[in-house]
Amino acid sequence: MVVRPAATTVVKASPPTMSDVARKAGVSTMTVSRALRDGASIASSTREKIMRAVDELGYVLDQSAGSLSSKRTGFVAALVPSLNNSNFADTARGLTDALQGSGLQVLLGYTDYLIEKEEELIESMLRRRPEAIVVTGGRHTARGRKLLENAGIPVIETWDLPPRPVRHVVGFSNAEAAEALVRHLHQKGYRKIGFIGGTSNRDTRGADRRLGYERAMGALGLKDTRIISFGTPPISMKQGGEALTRLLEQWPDVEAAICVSDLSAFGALMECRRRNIAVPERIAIAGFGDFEISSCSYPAITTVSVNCYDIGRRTGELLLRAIEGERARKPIAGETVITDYEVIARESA
Amino acid sequence: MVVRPAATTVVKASPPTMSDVARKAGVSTMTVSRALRDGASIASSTREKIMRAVDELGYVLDQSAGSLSSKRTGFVAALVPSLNNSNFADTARGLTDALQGSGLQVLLGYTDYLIEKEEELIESMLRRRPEAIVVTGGRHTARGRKLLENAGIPVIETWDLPPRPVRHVVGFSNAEAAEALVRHLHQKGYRKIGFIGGTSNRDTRGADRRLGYERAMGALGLKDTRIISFGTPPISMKQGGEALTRLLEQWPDVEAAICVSDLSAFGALMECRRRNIAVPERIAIAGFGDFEISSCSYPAITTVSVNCYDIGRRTGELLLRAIEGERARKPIAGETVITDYEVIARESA
DNA sequence: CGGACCTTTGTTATCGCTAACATAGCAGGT
DNA sequence: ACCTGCTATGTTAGCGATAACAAAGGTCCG
Repeated sequence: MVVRPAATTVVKASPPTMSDVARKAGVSTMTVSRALRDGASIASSTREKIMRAVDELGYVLDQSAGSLSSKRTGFVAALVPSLNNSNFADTARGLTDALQGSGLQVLLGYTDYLIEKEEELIESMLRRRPEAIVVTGGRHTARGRKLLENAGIPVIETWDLPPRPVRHVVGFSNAEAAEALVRHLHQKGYRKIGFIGGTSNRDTRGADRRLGYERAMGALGLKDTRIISFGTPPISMKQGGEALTRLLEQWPDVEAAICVSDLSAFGALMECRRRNIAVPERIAIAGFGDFEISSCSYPAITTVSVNCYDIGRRTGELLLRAIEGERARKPIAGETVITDYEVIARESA
Repeated sequence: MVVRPAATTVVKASPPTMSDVARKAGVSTMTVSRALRDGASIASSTREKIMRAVDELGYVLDQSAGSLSSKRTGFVAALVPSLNNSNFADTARGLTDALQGSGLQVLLGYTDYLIEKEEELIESMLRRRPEAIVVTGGRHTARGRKLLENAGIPVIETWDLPPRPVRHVVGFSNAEAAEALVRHLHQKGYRKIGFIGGTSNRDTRGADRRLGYERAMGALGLKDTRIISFGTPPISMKQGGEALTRLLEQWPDVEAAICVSDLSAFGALMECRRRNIAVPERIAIAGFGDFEISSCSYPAITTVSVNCYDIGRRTGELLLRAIEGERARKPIAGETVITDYEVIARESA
């Protein structure tokens, strides 16, 4: 066994801790802790001394230790169906932006449009003790819902207007938005309007849009609905193209197609170009979501803009207030923020 | 002061802890801890008893406390330039998928293509004590690089082949991939080939692709390079369209345009359709990244497929081995995994 | 010049869990 | 009956930070 001289630098395997910094700077750990946060009362000379020690040691604060003690993890959990080619990436971005500078960090999870996977994720997220949790949609498994209700933290459901919200909501009615789109087409003179969407109800928002389509058609006295269900949600561009082919085969008289998303609308549009079907003369095409592709494609695609980024941003703002309320032990009341949507008429319909 | 009867249920403000479960099940906290992990030796009758107590109390394990004690946070930090409309969303997805079932969770951060923001994020991520960190690209600020080097955890740089890697690498040479694309166009008979990209070097991979374009042109004896730099990276569809207009104005004789990404290529293509410029007869267009849009648009866009998802998946696999190595105190040697790319010839070039 | 009051720093006691070791109980071989 | 070796559980001591309180030293005022 080697005898080590007392006050000498010893090789440390593990990264430096706050005590190491404190010893080096000749202060207590509490003073180091204060120096590393702002707002604490500390002499500037002491702070400088500590910062020097921090730099020399390459010390990095260990938040997991800090949050155990302070009971603030600085996490916010957010569950989205997917981030690939989807509106939710914009929402996640808006949420992240809104939380900039608040010291909160977003923990993202993908549910793949499955509420069973959502349930699993809710549980694993709660183990991280987030200070709030954001979910997409208002449909959950029974146990998922219970977990949310008992989590003891603010819960925000987004992208929908659930009939019985867990607590807070930031969203809009997908059904109403689809209705508005149907009315727009009707106003433009289209009567034989079809709908293209995925096969299952896995994508709740897609199902709501189809519902809105059916409702609006009924309200306008157009009782012949023409619905093509094709592909597992989220329905891709390519699937949108195939669905259009089927729509035309099944109802050759169809005058317009509403697609569950802009991506499938784009696929449908390209299929038309490929087959030399004039859009909107022979068939009009409309999408949903106002993806960049819709404004940029030729012809540009008529769609419903839903302010994805804004949903995220406003979720973040609500969440900050809600967390503030929890911290001050004055929980805020459940709020429902309804975001705008807007039919954007372009060349395709 | 109210005297509370001893063994009676008392209203608890804070969520139940492991001790509460232990008391209820009549065991020690250690036994509860073991019951909640798999692989530990525990009698099934005891486990059931504990699980019942867990359910009744609605107990959720507190991982932040656990990781302080076990020194395993179960986090992996991943920094990507952006997730919106980008290849990186696929990479993030591949990474997440590869980590499924390993108990590791991805902590995502957006750098906005800025190495200064990356530096900031590296620091805030390290505070969470991730078990590994994944970054995009090989260019970092001096301090960012130092933080990575001293982090004491596996570091993986992706999407590039840095000349002097920090440790592990999973990527490909963007320059070479662009060269391959130039050669493809050359082989098809195109000689007056232009390049469309963003203005700054902010997007390192974009800059590399331009470099590859220049190198390949030189090697083929085509010394007249035609480069349009327009828009802050990442360059959008719309900007791709505008850039194409400029390209045609500045060099009316241009025969083909290579775009820094498929998104700008698509914008360029749509601009052509809008202006009735035949693609590829009058001008050929090629992109980069093999986004879904390229295979689906009409005409379909010639591009370089770079296996984005695979980069993420293989990063995840390497990372699991690296973390295993750290845990067993046998760090693995630095590895460089070179992923494939492939020129995909379609209709536009 | 003494006390009120502020600023700056230190002390102590957790936070909720798990590693490491200790121990009890039991089976099986001799 | 004794020892070996296993499984199932408990005990003790932290992990690295922060909350809450305590205390030291200075300023200011009547």
